[in-house]
Amino acid sequence: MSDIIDGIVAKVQESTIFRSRDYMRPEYVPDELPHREEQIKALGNVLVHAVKGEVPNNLFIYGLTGTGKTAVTKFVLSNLHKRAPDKFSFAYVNVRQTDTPYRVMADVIEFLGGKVPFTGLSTAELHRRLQRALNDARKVIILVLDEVDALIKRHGDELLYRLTRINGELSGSKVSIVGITNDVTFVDELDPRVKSSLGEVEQVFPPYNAVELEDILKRRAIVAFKPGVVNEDVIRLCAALAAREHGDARRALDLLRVAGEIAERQGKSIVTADQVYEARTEIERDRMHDVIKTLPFHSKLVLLSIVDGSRRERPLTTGEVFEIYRSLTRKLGLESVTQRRVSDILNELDMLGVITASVVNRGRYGKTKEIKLSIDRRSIMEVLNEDERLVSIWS
DNA sequence: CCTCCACCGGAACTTACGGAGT
DNA sequence: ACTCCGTAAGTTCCGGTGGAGG
Repeated sequence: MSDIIDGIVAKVQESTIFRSRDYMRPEYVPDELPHREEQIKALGNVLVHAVKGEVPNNLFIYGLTGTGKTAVTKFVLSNLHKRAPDKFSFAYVNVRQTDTPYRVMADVIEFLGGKVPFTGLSTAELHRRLQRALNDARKVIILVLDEVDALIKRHGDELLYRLTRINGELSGSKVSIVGITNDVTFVDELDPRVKSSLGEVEQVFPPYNAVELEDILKRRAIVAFKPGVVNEDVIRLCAALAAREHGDARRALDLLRVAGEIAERQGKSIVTADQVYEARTEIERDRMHDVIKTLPFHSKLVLLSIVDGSRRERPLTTGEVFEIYRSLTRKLGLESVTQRRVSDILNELDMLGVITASVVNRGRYGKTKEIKLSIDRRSIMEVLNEDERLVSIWS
């Protein structure tokens, strides 16, 4: 039995493709960040003050996804921290994953070594504990809030406002905030007081161009892949594909890594353009698979309704989707949600890229959404069939 | 030019739940 | 034992709206 495992382990160890796959993973922060020298310098200039135990200005960082915002911030902070570990510390919170004020505060407290229940406390109580934890740290604390826009959109800027003012309530420590966002327009929605205090210094991260992406990939490929496995053309292709999507470096790295994995599975010894193209579709397919699989039950039902209804070539309307959805729930003997809710679910599915919904005015025939699937019907059904609650419909 | 359809979408409220504090 | 809290999902209520057809 264990010889099967032995075989698998051996296969991994004698990979013909990768020297060390870790260098290609998105969380990996390299020792050098090419083409971001200017940004490193700018962030460094602002944040150095922490090394002397002074509070740096609050900082605001804009840039599209995969332009190195997170990597540069972490890079600068951890390097500064190495120089003066006792003068300051920093907490990094990704606000997309922990997208409520409660969780954000909880995360920061945990970062400072405190313990806090998953739920149950009032936000006021949590705020008090946060203050205490910060105060007890007795140093400068830099708070990195990655993707703050997600928090503000859902819960307003109250937390941000309180955080920017928290220094007034602390005696032992000083806090400075680094806000990162990839939505440039969101700043306008902020309370002017928050805006002015958070935006003491601003830094823009422009997208990488194809040449820069190519250089980044090349440097990574050298350490991640075995010699001769990827050639320049393959790298150039990955760079070009990613450059087309607003110069997203993470995307470029993913493409190359997955292409490598595909080549490995196919038992090839080199990566070619074919694998890069396959990687592109595989990445998209995996993303969709996860998205659909983790959908709430009624969202799945709505999606199923759309799949069913889109059999006739002609975009569906909200009302039609709702009708089909109703008949499905009746067949299953379940309660159905309201049309209002279905309307929201449709918006959610649109955001996730599963469908395209556009509002149309049909004059006398009202205003509605026209709904179309944006991905293949079969692949949706494959995922939906994994949910056993839906099985009884096919009869 | 006005009407009125078939929804859109904001906002406040409800319910069930897991958990804390006292 | 009892009260209070935040979250997630959903409901109720309701004002808004672009343009085809009269």
